Amino acid sequence: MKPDTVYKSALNTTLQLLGNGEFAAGLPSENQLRGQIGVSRTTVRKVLRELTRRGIVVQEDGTKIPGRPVGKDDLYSGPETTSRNEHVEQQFMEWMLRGGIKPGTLINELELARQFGVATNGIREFLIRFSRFGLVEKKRNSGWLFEGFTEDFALELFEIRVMFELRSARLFAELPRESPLWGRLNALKHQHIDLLENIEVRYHDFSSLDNRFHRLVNESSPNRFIDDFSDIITLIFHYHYQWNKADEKERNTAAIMEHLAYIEALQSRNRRLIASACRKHLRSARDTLLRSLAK
Amino acid sequence: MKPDTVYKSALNTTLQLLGNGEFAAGLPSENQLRGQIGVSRTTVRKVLRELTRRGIVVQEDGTKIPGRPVGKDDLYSGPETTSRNEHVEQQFMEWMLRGGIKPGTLINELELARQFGVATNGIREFLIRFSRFGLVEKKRNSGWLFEGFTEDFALELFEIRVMFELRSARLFAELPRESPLWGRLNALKHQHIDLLENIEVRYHDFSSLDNRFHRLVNESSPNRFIDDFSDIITLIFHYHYQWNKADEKERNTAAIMEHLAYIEALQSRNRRLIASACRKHLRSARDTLLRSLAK
DNA sequence: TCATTGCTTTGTATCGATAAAAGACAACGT
DNA sequence: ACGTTGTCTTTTATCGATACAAAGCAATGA
Repeated sequence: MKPDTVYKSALNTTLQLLGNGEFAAGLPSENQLRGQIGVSRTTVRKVLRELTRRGIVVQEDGTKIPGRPVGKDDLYSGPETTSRNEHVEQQFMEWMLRGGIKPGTLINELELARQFGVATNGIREFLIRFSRFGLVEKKRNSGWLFEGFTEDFALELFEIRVMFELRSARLFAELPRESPLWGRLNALKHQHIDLLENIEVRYHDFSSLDNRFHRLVNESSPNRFIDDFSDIITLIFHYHYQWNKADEKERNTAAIMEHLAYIEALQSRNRRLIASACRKHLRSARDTLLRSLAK
Repeated sequence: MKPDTVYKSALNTTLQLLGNGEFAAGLPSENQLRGQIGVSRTTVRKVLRELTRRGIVVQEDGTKIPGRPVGKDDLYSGPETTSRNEHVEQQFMEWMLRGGIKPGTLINELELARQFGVATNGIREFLIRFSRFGLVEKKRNSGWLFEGFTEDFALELFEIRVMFELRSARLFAELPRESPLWGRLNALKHQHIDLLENIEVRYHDFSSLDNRFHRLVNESSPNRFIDDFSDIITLIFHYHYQWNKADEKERNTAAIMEHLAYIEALQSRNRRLIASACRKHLRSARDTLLRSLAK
């Protein structure tokens, strides 16, 4: 009843390590391998048994060494290695964003369960988890309401985002000179500059850089509630970037410039400058999002 | 498999309405009753069938009228009328607060399921829902970690609370004179004064007043993320009040005075005064909470 | 025509079972 | 003594089944 996705992805990981030639001199002990791939020894043993059966690993007087080379066919495919939860999340986001679901729609657990090929339980657990993003809401003694990704949602989201970011930016500027975060900020600055130089081909790398930058600012003074909120931002932007490709290069170029101004403001440690650069960037991020919703 | 708690609590509600003499002239239609008690007609019919069987309602040429008087024994008991979810929540809070569970403890779904008399599924769903409060966290491919109600938790909570409350208070002061919220604020002010006069006997009514006051301030300009956060505050204070009874009267008296100062500041519409009264009140609320944690 | 009640279909809340994975214990060799 | 592997026990992830409740449809009567 429980799928063996953990085992399958562990096997894939092991094959990759073998392919990299890491174990040419012989395989490590079960426990060491366990640590490397982050699963239990039970699973490691299962993987090793299977690899031995396939001849990819062979036993030679007491120790295990690599056997025949690894082929493409030895790997398990994507869907086989993702758990039900991840599966449901992807399918749900797809359903929500591409399905043109209108705000106010009632969500039917049974229907989604059939559509996604899981038990209703799985849908329910996902929705409970997902409800913290504020896009769906449980109706008492009844189903779920899809509240939708509306303009109001975006405005409320950004109101909070501005508050949190201004707070973190202010605290960042107060960090002592010797804080390692300054070094990391500078490294990020150079990554921005590099990206800007190759913007023609690498413009979609911005998404990840954006995420790392804003999380770094928050690290100045961690707060679990702000971190939780950042997860919402990350989710929204992750799927929004996939969905809205119009003018991506131009938008990202502008955003990089804003980030650079913001970074320099942080480095100046001038509160006024920081607040203004931060506000300016967030305002244009908000407007971009709103514009893509209006369509 | 699904318990009939909805039916049982609907039956209790109907008995209460009957007891109040509301239906002395004859019962309303199924649909009207449905609206009054907030369940489906299916459930209403089930209730009526049972009440008729017991002779509490009798059929008289076409219409239904009250029959024999309602006795104590006709009511279903508390546990029979609460859903699994509510049950689990109460038991979990009890387990957490009175059980002296240390931060860092691993939570065992199976054990809790046995202890609370539900299927593991129920525990899991509860924990997923509860995790948004930041007190428990899921470990990948393994159990749940109880993070605990620590000093850090309280400090981080209050940092956000201050930000949100200052924002809402500022917006409250900007409401137009004719906003109905001013009237409601004034009504709450008088409730505070009344409570203060009878503080000796009614001091534990403050908890609910406190909650209503802070929610009113937030209503000045609703934001779903702030509302979500308020749920955390409510939960924490709800259980904290039950748990820490020391000096309750004194603490509440002081808090009422602070509220009154805060309300008057709002009514003055003076930003400085508002910010200072708000800060002062939240600082003492935070200190009270911290002091009770230290013990 | 529309509210009322009777009946049917659909959907939700909950349980129990089971395979997979994690974790604990035992035995062994060095 | 301790790291290694072999074996057993506990816990988690997931499914399917089922009683209860909601929602839809039909018939009836004022």
